[in-house]
Amino acid sequence: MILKSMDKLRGFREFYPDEMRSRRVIFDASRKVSQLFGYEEISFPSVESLDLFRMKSGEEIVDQTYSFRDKGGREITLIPEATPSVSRMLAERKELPRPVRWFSFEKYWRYEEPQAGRAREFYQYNADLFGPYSEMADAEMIGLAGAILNELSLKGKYSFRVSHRGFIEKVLSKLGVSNPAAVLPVLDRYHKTTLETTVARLIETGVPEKSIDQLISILKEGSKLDKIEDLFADTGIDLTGIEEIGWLKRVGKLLESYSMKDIVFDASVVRGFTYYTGIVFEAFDLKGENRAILGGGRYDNLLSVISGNSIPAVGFAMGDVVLEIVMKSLNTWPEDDGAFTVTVCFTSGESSIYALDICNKLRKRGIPALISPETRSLSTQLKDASRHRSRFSVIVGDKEIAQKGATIRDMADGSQVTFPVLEAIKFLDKKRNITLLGQ
RNA sequence: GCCGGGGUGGGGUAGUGGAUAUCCUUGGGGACUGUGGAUCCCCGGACCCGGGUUCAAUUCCCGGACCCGGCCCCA
Repeated sequence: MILKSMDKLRGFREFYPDEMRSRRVIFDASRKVSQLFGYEEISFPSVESLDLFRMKSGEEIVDQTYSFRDKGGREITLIPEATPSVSRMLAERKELPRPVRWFSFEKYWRYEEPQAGRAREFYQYNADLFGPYSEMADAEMIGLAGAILNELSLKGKYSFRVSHRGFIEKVLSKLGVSNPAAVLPVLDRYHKTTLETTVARLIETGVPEKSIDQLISILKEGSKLDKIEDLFADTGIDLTGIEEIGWLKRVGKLLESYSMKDIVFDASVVRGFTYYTGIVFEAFDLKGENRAILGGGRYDNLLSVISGNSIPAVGFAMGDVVLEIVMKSLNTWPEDDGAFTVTVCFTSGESSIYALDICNKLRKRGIPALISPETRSLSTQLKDASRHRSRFSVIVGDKEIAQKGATIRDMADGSQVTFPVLEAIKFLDKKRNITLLGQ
């Protein structure tokens, strides 16, 4: 019985070796693709001054962070997201040649009620591109996100939904809204609430009644990114002077080169962060059963808030919690059997040194090798080898010592061959390489 | 912060207002002193916590924490 005080905290997870192996596959896939795109990995503190997050959000965020006072009375918090930290890192190194391409895979914390797709501590992949203010940059970021999902065996199983903060705000202005920022959260909730509620809240937030139908029809339909004008044509909303529409169409065009064709314009994609200024995007599983797998956008003003130095930026983040749910539901969550290992078994206390010597030779050769730390029956050692899923066992005893050899047992079929020690090691090395290539 | 549901060994379960709490599995050991996965044997391990009702609570009632899901919020 475990003491109550030893229970892990609510909303926190722990990962045993098999679970950690699966997660490692996710990390590695993300790293691999990031590097293909020229992104370099960074890391930063897990604890920061609460002010770093107040700067861009507001006081209500305090309730949603793991924040507290340290022994010096400072208000600090476990970081809930990457962007402020990454932005500061960039601001601190003004000499860095741009564009700067960075990614990270860190832990984050949010003090919320745990539920499906949400934990209080989670891993989140984050990528940012600093410097360029261009459609190419936006497309690269979405393209990178898509390439990572593809690498995770999700190709054809997700959809991207895109919107644009500046665009939406201008459209809202055309519709007679005086404070577009107040309307954004209502758009965000469109798919999660009833039409009546949405209409009521739109009126509440200052959308003129005569414009409600136009706005709803845009929210309802959505469109392919290149057909976005058609969507508005039916509504009678005049798009002249809104240059962002060209931007969105060009991003859509560029994404074709990334083999991403069916990008959807969706006015309900808002993203909660207030710092987004341009394009915003999210990726969902095709059934739309889950929260967004990833999300991001352009934030051109955040750097000037932090450093006083204006640098355009676009980025996105992908948490491991929703990703795991989506991948498991699509049977693409990696379930491997672990690494190739060899267990060295010995038949007596006298042969243990001989066995240990072989074990260490294997390790020097780069072959993961285990040996029983206790003198136990061969039967038990083989049982352990089997349970630890060793692909081969090496068995040594008086017979092998006499001929300076080692017996190799294939754990899959029980076949055995005795080689001279060096030959045995070479044999296992070859088998290991075949296994590695087979993966 | 709010709402709904849930709880018996590590996992899965049976059962009960009263006696040594059932079974499977997992774990440890052995039968098997040079051969794993089978079989058999032995061992370890549980009624979430607190209060109430009662002669007696794992069982009924209340509260709390926790787990699952939803709301709020979502950075």
